[in-house]
Amino acid sequence: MASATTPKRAAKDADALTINEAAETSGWSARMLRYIENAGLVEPPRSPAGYRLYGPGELQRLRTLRELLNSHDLEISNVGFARRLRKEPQLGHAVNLWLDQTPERPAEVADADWLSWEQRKHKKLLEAAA
Amino acid sequence: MASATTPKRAAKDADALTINEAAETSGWSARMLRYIENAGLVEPPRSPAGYRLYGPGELQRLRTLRELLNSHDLEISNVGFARRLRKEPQLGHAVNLWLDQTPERPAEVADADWLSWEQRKHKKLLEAAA
DNA sequence: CGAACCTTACCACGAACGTGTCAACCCATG
DNA sequence: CATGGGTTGACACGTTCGTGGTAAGGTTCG
Repeated sequence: MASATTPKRAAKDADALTINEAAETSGWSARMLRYIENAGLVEPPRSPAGYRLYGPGELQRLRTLRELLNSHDLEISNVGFARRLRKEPQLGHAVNLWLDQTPERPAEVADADWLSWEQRKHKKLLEAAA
Repeated sequence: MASATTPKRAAKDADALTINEAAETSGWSARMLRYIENAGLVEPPRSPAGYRLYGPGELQRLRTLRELLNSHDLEISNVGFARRLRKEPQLGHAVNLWLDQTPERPAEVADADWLSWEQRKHKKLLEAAA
């Protein structure tokens, strides 16, 4: 009763697609899926033989990634960098400090207390580190 | 008693250097200073004739920018992007949401409570926006 | 006025990014 | 075991980034 309807790849991981299937349903090319993977953005688990297994979570992230990129004007490497900023707190911290040092050109300050918030973060961090 | 010791550019803005002078004292080439400017990282005011005027503040930021870049492994465009993340809260927010959606690979979680902190930020933001 | 310096606008050029494609080799399954 | 698909690695190609250079034209000032 194990092998029946599904021709390829029987009930192995239930809803896990291989790279080409994931490519079709996500809109990215297989090539891009591999590229996105080594950019660290979507890293699917592997089957024992080394096949990439895209589950619902991965597929979701692939779709939202696409939206994210073309709704704002981003590139994959940008998201990769944003990720790096989060994984390396010291980096994010250093960058934010430098940016704080730059007098904001009196443009339209949208969300008033955002900046001051970010800045308080540094103070806290410094005190904690000292 | 106005014109005396200083040969070029008399006591105009006191301590404001022209681009080549700034280049020498900052270590960047004049070309790069222009590049950095239209990357939005250091934008010196202009004389009425359109000459860039680098004051102590700009010079400081140019030096620290250099340190920032080669201490961590950054490029100018990266800092430019970080800047964009701050100036466009909606963008920064969208990116952070997407990253939150990515299950952090159980690597070495350095500063334990950093991530959770960043995530609380979103919650607060969402609640505030709702 | 003329020399020295600034400005913008290009051309160049190697490195990296975003993609495609092809080769060589491993897996799964009828 | 043969065929279809997966895997990595490499070549290719158009773009953008980081730099340098050079040309054409304003400024400053001796």
